[in-house]
Amino acid sequence: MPWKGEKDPYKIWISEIILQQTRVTQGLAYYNNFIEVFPDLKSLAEAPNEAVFKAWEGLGYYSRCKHLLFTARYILDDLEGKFPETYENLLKLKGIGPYTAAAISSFAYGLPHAVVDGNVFRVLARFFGEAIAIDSVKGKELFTGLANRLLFKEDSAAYNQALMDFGATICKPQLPDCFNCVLQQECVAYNSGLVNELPVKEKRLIKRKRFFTYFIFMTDEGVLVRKRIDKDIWENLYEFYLVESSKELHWKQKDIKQWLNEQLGINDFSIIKISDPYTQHLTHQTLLGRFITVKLPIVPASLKHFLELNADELSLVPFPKFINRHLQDQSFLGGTIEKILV
DNA sequence: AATGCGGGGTG
DNA sequence: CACCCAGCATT
Repeated sequence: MPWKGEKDPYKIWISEIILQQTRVTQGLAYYNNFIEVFPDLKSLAEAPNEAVFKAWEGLGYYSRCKHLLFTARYILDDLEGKFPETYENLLKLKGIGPYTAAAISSFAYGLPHAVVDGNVFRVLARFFGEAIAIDSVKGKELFTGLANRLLFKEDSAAYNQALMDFGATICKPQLPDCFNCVLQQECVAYNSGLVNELPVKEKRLIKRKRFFTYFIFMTDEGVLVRKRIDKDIWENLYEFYLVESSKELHWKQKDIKQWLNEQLGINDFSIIKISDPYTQHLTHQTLLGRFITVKLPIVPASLKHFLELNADELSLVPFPKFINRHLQDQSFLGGTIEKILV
């Protein structure tokens, strides 16, 4: 991996933010592209918001990107472009918590701070047969203390890297490779048959369903979009005109006509297409929705606050996967939008 | 302490 | 389908 052995705190930082709750295999391509487009702190800090979010598009957890950009500008403007060099000062930065502060501390500066990520929780919980919940305050304290006592301080970078690699390749969440594990003899979980019971989590995930109908309003000039700014999923990403409902809606021609008339004052339109349903699973929600493409002769007053983007401009703004999947299906991107518009 | 934030891989 | 991933901010 390109970040292994890396000493540049900027690059370490980028890699660690990308890898938060994200598999190495998923984050790798984003990291390489990100470093190519924004090779140093200054280039990131001075980049336009949309360019940075575009580089993050599809990766998820977009607040990471927001905080990354905020922190880049903060370091450049208020810290004279100098990256903090202690755990405590790193921890003060937006988007950097205990894990990332420890990671940058050890990888970039060789400081004696143990990383405690999902891998470390799992390895320690199994090896010591510790059943305290890893998502409780007590559990986090216990494992963080344990990890720091175990830390090989003479080379914290190698130790931290090794423990995470071990968790990712041998002591995996499912089907761990205990047969080939060098710690098998001393592993409490293995010797008591509790490998599959550890680590313990106490919180259960509750998923709610949301129903989206997107109206893709097209004019001769382009497509109407807006930026999502609410404290909700996909903050800072773009979308079309959205109708959200508490249950699935089965739009008929009549319903569409009525909605456009009553809600938006639109009477002159033509319905191009009603898509098949799309679903997407997020951490706490399941999304179900359709896209209704509508051609308008003019932009109505009720939609004046939307941006009217042509195909080129459309490719520059970040969309959630849910929308991009449909755009791909429709070949909106890549120049064919003109055909649809004609 | 509890909640919510994406998207993808795995079994 | 359930679970998890080089976590964190917000309330």
